[in-house]
Amino acid sequence: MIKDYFLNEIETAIKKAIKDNKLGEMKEYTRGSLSTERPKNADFGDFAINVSSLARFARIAPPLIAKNILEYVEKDNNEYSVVAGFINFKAGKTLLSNAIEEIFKKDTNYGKPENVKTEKILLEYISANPTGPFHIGHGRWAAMGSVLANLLKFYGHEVYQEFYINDAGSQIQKLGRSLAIRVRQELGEDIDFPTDEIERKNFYPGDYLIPVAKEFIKKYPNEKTFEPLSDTTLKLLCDFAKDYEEKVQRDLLDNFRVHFDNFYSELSLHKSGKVEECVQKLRDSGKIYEKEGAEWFKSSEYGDDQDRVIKKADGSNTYLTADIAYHIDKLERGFDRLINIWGADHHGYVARVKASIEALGYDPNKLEVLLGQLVNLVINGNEVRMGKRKNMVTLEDLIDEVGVDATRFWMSMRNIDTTLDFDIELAKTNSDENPVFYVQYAHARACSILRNAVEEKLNTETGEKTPAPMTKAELDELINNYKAETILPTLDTAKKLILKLEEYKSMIKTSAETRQVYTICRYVQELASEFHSFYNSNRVISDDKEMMRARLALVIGVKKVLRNALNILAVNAPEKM
RNA sequence: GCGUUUGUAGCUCAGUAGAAUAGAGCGUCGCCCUCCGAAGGCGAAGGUCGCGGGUUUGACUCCCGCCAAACGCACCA
Repeated sequence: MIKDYFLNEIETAIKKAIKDNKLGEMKEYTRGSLSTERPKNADFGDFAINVSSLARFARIAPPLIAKNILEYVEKDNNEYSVVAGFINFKAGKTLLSNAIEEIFKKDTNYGKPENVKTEKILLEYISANPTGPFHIGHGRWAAMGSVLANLLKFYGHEVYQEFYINDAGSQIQKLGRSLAIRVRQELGEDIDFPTDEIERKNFYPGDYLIPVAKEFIKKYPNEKTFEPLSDTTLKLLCDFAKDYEEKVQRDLLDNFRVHFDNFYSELSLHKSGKVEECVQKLRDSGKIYEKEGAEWFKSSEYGDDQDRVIKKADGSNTYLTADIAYHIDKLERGFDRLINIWGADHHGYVARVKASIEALGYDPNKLEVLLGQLVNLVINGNEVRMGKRKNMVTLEDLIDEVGVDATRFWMSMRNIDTTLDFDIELAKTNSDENPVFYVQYAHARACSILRNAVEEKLNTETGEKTPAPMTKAELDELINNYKAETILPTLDTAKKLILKLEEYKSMIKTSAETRQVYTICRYVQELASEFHSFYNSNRVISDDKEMMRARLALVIGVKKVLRNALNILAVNAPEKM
């Protein structure tokens, strides 16, 4: 990376300067103490290093420090300058042309970091109840989770994506009883869900169970014992509804380009005895006590703000109990790191799950929980609160409305810490107001230029054909045997674009290391913007063959980098729009 | 009351690790197609970085207090 090259040159020069006693009282320098930054004003340079922080060791003024360091720098064809305590740097033709060459050489692997520590990661996200369709909030975790998985894999990690199915709790009972009512309605009974608000909470009154009821009747035409509801019938209803909803969820995920390696059933965790095993281990190690008929886990000994019930007075488990077992199971499967994406409404759970991991002898730092703020829908400029019952817009509705590409992009484009305003109208527009189209348009435009480069042109008035600016073979030669010096003719007018293409590498690295996928969305918009700007001020196809080849190389570079980035986002990079 | 997160231009958001004039997009206003996709570009206006202290040579950034918003604070999942 250019900024690392620059930093390395300066650090090497500092060591040499110290040896010659040119940095006052400074006797040693440890690498990494300084860092590069982007000058606010581009006139200063492409990158800058502020050496003021060395002043207290050297005991001489920052400008003099900078000046003295500069005397030891191998400048090659790069430009260095000193302003106050800053050493400014402008990349020369070698670095810039090599940067473009690297895109051609590495192609789909361009930007993959080298010499980084990689891990075996289990990434858990969405993990919804199989009790109904996904809502918009799930869409954010789905998009961000799958993008993060793609990103971490590209970085070099081994990533295993898992969806935890909450198929064991009372929610499933609620689902089964709700289906019973829908079935009875379908069979002609005059019956409805309770109108009393509190009683109604024991049901899922949404319309989505109506088609499920119809299917149920087809499969079990002789099933009539709904009143009173027998245990066997209830189980039949529960299983049927659960399987049905799971299938609906999985089909939608598939369509949304979200692909899990495993769906982990909470029920299987209970059946395997792993839940009881964990509870017993906690009892054995004295981390459990009885109070008011329930068993409590001393999570407060491990940083939680209070102890938590792990066995209810009626002997059943809490949700936490299973979750503890689940996380222990993940660790026992040998993962170096567990990353969970949870809604911010679950933040209270982080401390207790970490506490349980520690109490059971594992390293709680292996668990990294990314808490995501929720999603607001904006329709015609008005915020629509995602209430649990009213105004419930499903993820499927949203995708039908705005498309997979726009939904994925919008759901990924904001910092996970901020609530996301999803503007449906904006996500649908085909103009620069919509960042997805803006970026896709840049890609399509690049493709279009490449098509024009090898196509003969027909003059509609005269009917004459002008030969293609270059042959297909010449274009292939340009791509397959790319030479670094190809772009030199356009270096001056395209520097910003080249630097932006080069920045892809550091963007990917920090994005993966900070788990912030929105930076990819931002980057892709910035690159598109630089490209549009370049396009407007530089004619690509022209009679000047060398200039044309230079600019075509950049167009190809932009196309490759945009495609790589969009691949990580799993958003289409269209050839035409 | 306690905890987590957020407060930056009219709107939606960036701002890496504390530094040189606070950055984008949208919106508003003005300009640019006989020429590769104008679904684009160029420019202008627009800011007491929620408020008040503190640390520092230097704070949007770190610390403390306050104000506002969202979400939690179950023997629910």
